[in-house]
Amino acid sequence: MKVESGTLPDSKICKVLRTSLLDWYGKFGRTLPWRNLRDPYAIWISEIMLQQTQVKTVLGYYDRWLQKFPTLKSLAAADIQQVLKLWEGLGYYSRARNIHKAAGKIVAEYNGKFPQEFDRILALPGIGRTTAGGIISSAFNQPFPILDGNVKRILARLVTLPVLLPKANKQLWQLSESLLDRQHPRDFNQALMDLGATICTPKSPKCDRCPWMNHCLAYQTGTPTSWPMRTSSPPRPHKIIGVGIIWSDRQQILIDRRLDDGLLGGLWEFPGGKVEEGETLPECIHREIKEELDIEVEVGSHLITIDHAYSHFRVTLNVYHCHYISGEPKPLESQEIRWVSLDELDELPFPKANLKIIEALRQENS
DNA sequence: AATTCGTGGCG
DNA sequence: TCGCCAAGAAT
Repeated sequence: MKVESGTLPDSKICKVLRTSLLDWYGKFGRTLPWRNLRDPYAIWISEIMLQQTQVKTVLGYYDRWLQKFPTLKSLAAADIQQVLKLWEGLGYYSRARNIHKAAGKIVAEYNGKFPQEFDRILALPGIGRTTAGGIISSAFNQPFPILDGNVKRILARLVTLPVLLPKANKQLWQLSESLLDRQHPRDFNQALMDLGATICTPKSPKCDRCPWMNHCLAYQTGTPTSWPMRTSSPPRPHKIIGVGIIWSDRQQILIDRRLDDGLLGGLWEFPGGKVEEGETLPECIHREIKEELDIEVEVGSHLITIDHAYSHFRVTLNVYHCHYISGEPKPLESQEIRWVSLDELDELPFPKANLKIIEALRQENS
């Protein structure tokens, strides 16, 4: 039989694929904390944490979250700072802000009961088509497809999809939907993701253990990792940043809370900014602190230098101690400022790179 | 439609 | 050391 690249096998083969995948899942599927749950709230939290984040990373956060916020109402009643503290280090902090917003919406509009209709789930902040499909199939066993990174890779390989990834989404959704086992949507979707995470991996797929080996066109080419087809990403710019630890006479430190929108939104940080052309680091820090807080400081000794990579740029943080001189500090470019002791830093959410600064402060202080 | 959003692990 | 990429969504 001749098989065309980019198209699904006939319905008979599709049935074989469903059966073999579900059979494989029964034997080799992963045991995960959220897998046997049916509480849509708990499943929702897992789906959001797992966006662009590996299972291994999520495991450390998930149980802690459910312990702190066991119910949707407890979450809705919580302070956003408390929520962000629990999310600290997990990244993509808009996820945490959206979870909190969505919880408030569910309480206000649905009396605290998580909605069971696809369109209502999709309308919640932070939930797109894939997450909505994951929640509704997992919690309610309703037949909606998913299309995460795993499924894109599996399906693109299965049919050797001859389209670059950003443009292939429409076809991939169609493939995921037509392949879905409508009698077992929950297990089928979970099985797809397990297959992608453990067998059909990005770099060295274990094709000899794949239930779909005999039907996979990419396997037959001998170079399955050629799919999905991607465009190379542009190089990430590197920014040099000056950061000030502003000490008061009472051994307190001045910190600011970032605006809710944008990078690291809502988190606390030590003030600072980008070094300009022909400027020394102390000059940069002095200028940035004047611009951001409208105060005068004296820049002192170097504390630590930290290299950190974000998703689309890299930074080097050059951190210096500073001594507060004069002026009433104002949150000119942040939403809040606060003088805190070293111990009080632990109660507030900081970005990962700033946690390294705090660690250095502790070592120097002890 | 193309960007912007964190962090960790891996080859 | 560096680029890739992970249970994507919002704008």
